[in-house]
Amino acid sequence: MRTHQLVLHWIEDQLSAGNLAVGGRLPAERALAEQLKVSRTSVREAIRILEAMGAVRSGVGSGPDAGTVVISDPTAALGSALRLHVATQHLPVADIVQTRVLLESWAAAHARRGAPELEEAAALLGAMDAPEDIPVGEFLALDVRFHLALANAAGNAVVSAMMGSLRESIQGYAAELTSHLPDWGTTASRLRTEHHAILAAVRSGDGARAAELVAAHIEGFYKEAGLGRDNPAQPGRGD
Amino acid sequence: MRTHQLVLHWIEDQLSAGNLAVGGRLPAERALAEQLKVSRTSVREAIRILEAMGAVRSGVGSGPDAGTVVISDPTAALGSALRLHVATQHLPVADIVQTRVLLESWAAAHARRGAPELEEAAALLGAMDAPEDIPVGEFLALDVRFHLALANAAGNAVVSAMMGSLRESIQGYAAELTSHLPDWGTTASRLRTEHHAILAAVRSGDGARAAELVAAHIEGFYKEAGLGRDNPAQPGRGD
DNA sequence: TAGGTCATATGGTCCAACCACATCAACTAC
DNA sequence: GTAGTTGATGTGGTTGGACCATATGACCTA
Repeated sequence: MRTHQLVLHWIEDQLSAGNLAVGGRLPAERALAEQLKVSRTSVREAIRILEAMGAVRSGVGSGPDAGTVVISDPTAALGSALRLHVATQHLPVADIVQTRVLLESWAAAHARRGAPELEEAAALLGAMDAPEDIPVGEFLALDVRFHLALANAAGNAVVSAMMGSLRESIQGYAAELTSHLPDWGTTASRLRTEHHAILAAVRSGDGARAAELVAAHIEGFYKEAGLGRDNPAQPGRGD
Repeated sequence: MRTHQLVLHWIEDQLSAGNLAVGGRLPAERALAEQLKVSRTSVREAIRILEAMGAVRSGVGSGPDAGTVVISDPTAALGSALRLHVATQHLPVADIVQTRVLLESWAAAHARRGAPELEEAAALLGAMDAPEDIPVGEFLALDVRFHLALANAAGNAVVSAMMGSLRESIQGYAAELTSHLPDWGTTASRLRTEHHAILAAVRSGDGARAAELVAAHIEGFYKEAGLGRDNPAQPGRGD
């Protein structure tokens, strides 16, 4: 067993045993190294891995933001991992989109009608509607938050994390796609209308219709933008 | 920007640009450190992160297995990340199971009838049937492979990777659950029957029925074993 | 020709030192 | 007494160098 894995297991055991919880602090690197009888280098390698997985956050200096504290950001971990494997071209973008459709339509179908996240989603739609000449980047940022809020309304943390990571992993790709659109204004207008229809379906408790609308919404965007035009990925069935 | 992130970005850029592909080799740690004008420590931290994400594999010595070569194992990355966050108790096991049901029933519904993976799945069922007193551990290992083969038959790499990682993240949990079963022999027999029914439905092209059977299969197992008995997670709807 | 031996290159580990940063306590000037 | 300055302390961030374990291949030697 390599040394940094020993440290990794020790920390994971502390988490599982409850000796370490979100918000808690790891011992200082030097102290932990001495405690586990390993070098500080190995401790740091383990911490870096945990950091990449969204399990800890490190800060220099003193005070509340300093030291290595336990957090829990599964989306970050999944997102960077997916992005990396998309870069190796072993995860086709079309498969990412297809999976996103699958997860998001499920979430729309199972969103709880009274979920507070739906209020947030409505507010986001309002922000997207108000100014007519909202910048593209800002529109897309609000769009991301709307879709995440919708997913969160289903109350499944794993689905939410996976959805966010899928979105994150192809964020750069999606941004480039928008530049290929023939007429952004028309597209944005259509997206707005579809958003309202989706939210209305969810709020009326018509899960099946909400799922259909979400699937059509996502697939329509990527189809219009030309998914796979200059990418080895083949368009998926998406259903 | 921290030094190891610089290395990380450099490598990711090489992957995206196609200068580095699966099977290719990274420069030696010392050479890469000199090339990027950073310390070997920082290079190693970056490589460790990539290793944890299933993007590279490192080996000592000389020859084909030595050095740092690019691989692509998204399942490893997602699996360890999920396992870690399950340990922090921010991802309820019930949500994991629910998500697995969601993905796996989709895969069953969309499996291609002529997919070669179905032949593999059939062979695995044969192995599970043959000896009457197959050890529990071996049965479960075959079970894992059967479900993965089924998922692969749908042809979506992302769904396959996520399914595998979900399974992996709660492997320890599932293993413990089996020990809570009142009568393993009866359960195993039922699982066998259900497996055959699932595969038959897929092969006959009845995707909807296959999806239903898979959902009932997974939910039934966890329900029988007592999901959430001594866990903060609440049983999910699973549909 | 067969066998052993050494050079070489790889990653794995450790150590010691230094830097950058943020807080807090002690001190000083007013 | 208060306000500002200064230094001590503890944190992660980075570096260079040293040494080890391993695996291969070239080179000797019997």
